[in-house]
Order: sequence, then structure tokens, then C-alpha cells
Amino acid sequence: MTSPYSLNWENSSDERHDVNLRERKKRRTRDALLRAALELFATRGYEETTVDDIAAAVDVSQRTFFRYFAGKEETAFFVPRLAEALVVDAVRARPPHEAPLEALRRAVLESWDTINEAVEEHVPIELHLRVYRVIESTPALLAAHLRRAAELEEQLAGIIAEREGLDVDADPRPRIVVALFGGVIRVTERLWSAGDDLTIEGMRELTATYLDQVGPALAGNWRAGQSP
Amino acid sequence: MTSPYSLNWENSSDERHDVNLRERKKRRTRDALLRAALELFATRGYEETTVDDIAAAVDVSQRTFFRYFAGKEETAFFVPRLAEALVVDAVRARPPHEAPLEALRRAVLESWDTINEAVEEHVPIELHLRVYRVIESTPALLAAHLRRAAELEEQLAGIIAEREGLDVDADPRPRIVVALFGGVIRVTERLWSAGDDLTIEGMRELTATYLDQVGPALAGNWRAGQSP
DNA sequence: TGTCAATTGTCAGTGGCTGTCATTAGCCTC
DNA sequence: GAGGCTAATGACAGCCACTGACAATTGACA
Repeated sequence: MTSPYSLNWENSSDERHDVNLRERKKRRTRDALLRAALELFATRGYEETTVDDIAAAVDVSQRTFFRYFAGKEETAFFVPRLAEALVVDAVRARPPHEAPLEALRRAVLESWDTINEAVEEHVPIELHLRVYRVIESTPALLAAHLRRAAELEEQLAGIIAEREGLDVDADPRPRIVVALFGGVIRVTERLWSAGDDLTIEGMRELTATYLDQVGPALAGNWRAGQSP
Repeated sequence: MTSPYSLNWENSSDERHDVNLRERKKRRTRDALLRAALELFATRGYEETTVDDIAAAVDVSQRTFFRYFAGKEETAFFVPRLAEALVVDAVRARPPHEAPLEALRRAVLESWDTINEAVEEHVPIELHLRVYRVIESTPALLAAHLRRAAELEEQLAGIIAEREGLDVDADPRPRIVVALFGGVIRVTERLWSAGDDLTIEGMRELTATYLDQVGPALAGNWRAGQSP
């Protein structure tokens, strides 16, 4: 920190990340724990997997597991965390002339395309897709998932408000639009995880289809119009 | 069940509920545990309260606590559970000619009026209102709260679909509208619990105001129009 | 009053998670 | 390349939520 190289360290910390054996080893055990956990969740179930099981699968002590992850839950949300970061960045990068819903829509669809490589660096996506069903069907994980989603929405509301030059706390509209958007996403998530097309592309298509329904869903009375 | 009185028992079970000493005693300890738990949560915080604390406050064993409640969490959501039931009933009772959002809006505002008596039978509402802040600010409880909300939305979507003569799984619109509605409710909940008017009336007003914003929030571009 | 069933307490055990301390293993300098 | 430094690990003890099992108690009802 106070060494003459401190500035260099700050800037090149990414490159230094994997150079020494120490760091490489750390990353290896971390990814191994992650994969072991997800594999066990996907096959045996979340509640049926103990932290001891995970640690044993990688042949480290339980204590070591907790030094890499704050809790069992954190392993299950490793990929979602990456995805959320991508979405936030994508929304930030949207041209300011787009309407809020349009910007959100494009950002999400776009980030579905980049998610692959970001994830595969640590675990095979296919593995996460299997874990996703577990998240949706395990009460404790579903609850955590929804809380994370709520936090994401709060962030997005802030970004949207900024785009539109509004104050999030004074004007309810950013939060409302984001809530609507988030609701649609959740509906598609559930549908997708319940169906059998467990691919990223399937998710992408579903999302696109449902987001297109938002307008019609809110317009007028449904009974007069034709089927969706 | 197979006794000659079984039918009578079924029908008059409500009246029989408090007649014998056994039942009265059970209800008393149950309500005492509930109040003790909420009181402790409100003053000391949720995580800082152990089940042993709650049991000790009522002078029963920890094991007995778990015979009355499935877990620590359940005590915190006693009032919300009542409220949810009221909302569901209120939506079901709405005249079928009302549009979905209108029916939901009226049902919720209406149930805020009946919630008082339903709750006070067990614990003072004022106590729950204090606990509500704890729910919003405790990650584990917030997560559980959001999961409950999601389940409620699923129920409401079913009811709305039925009103409109639609199939929830074939037509996305009921779920989308309910998601929008739920989103608005969540926004008001957060705002209300963050403010200082912690009364049912305050909540009612906030809800009404925000629900009125739903239309404007979705209409056109915000930058051209005037302030909300 | 005595029998039966329900309520409760006690005890032991599991699983998630944390603090502590000694041991190990990579790193860096001389 | 030996030795000191520091970071990573393991082993152990302990807290808390929660559960199963069994014995003791207590209200119900004939």
C-alpha cells in the first residue's frame, strides 16, 4: 500500500491474479468447491447436500469451505451474480433516447448473449441451468433469489431514473416500470424452469415473447379483444 | 372421525375451540409465545433473538416453542399471513365487471380496513407495525417476505384469470398484471416502512396514491410531460 | 376415581456457521 | 538454498435453529 509499487499494483492487480502458485491454487480450490457444490445440488438437491459433503468432495476441511464462501447459499448464486452484473452494465450502456422499457428489454436480451463466456470460465453453464431448477423449487433458495431480484430492481430503478433525469425517491414511475419489467422476467423464469427447453436460447426466446406481451396485457378489457 | 358425533364436531369445531381448559391453555401459550417473539424482535432485533429467549420469556421449553411454530420465522409472519388471507377473500368478492387492476386495487384498500380486528384478537397491531420494519431490514426475513408475496401473486393471478375466463398457463396477461400490481404494493411497503407514519391509515393512503400512478407511469415518454 | 390421550420437558443429535490456535506451505530476501 | 515472514489450512470447541425419541405430567371423560 505504501510501497513505491502500490500504484502499479492497483492497476495491474488483474494480471498478477494468477501468476503465483498461491493464487492459482486458491482459484482452483474455489472453482472446485463451486463445481462440487453445484453438481451435488443438481443431483441430490440443495437441502440434501451438507457443507461437509461439498468439502469432502474437494478434500478440504469444512472450515476451508467457509473461508471461500460466506455460506452454502452463496455457491448456488454464483452464476446469477455474474448475470446480474452483466445486466446492470448493459442497461447503463443503452443509448439514452430509448424509452425505459425498451432499454431494459434490449439490455436483458443482449446480456443473455454474453453470459456464456463469462460463466464458462468458472463452471459449465449446463451445470448452472440444472441448478436453476433447484433454486426455483427449493423454498429457501427461491426466497433468496427473489431478494436478490429485488435488489437488482432497486439498482435498475436508480439507473432508469438517472437516464430520465428524475429523482427515484420523489417520482414513483421508475420503480414502477422496473417492477413491471422484473415481474415479467420472473414469470418467464418460472415458465422456463418448469418447461423442458433448458437452454439459454430457450430462455431468450421466452423473454422476448413475454416482454412483447406487456403492452397488450395492460390495454383495455381483455374479454372484448381476441386471444393473445 | 367415525364416532356418531363426527359431523357435529366438524361443523361446530369453531365453537368448541375455546371451551375446554386444554384448548384455552394452548391458545394462551401460543399467543404468549407470539407476543413475546414479536416484542423481542421489535426491541432487540430478529437475529439477536434466540428461540431460547422467546421460550424463556413465556417460561416453556424450547421444544414446546417448536410444537407451536414451525420455526422462528413463522412468528414474524403471523400477521402478514392473516392479511394475505383477507386480501384473497376480498379479491374473490369483487364484482366481476371490474377490470383486473381495479378489482385488485379496491380489494386491497378494503382489506386494510378489516385487518385491525382480525389481528387484535391475537396481538396488538401496533406491535406488528414495529415488527414490520424489522422484516424489511432483516435480509432473511425480507427474503421470506418476498417469497410469500410471490405465492400470493400466484394465487391472485389464478383468481384474476378465472374472473376473465382465461387459462393462467396459456395467457400471460393475468400474471403480468398481478406482477405489476404486486410491484406497486412492494414499492409502497418499502416507502412506508422507511418513513415515520407507521399507521394503517398511512399505509392505506400511500397505497391509494401509488396505485393511481400506475397509469401515468406506463404512458408515453416521461420527459415531455409534466411532473407527476 | 381411574383410565386414556394429549401436552410438555428432557436429552441427544444434526447441520450451518464462527472464533481460535497451531500447523503447513508458498514467497521473498540474503 | 536456508531461514524468516505471511497467508492458507486443519482441528477443535462452541452457538443456534431444529428434530426425534422417550418419559413425566396433566386435562378429559367415562
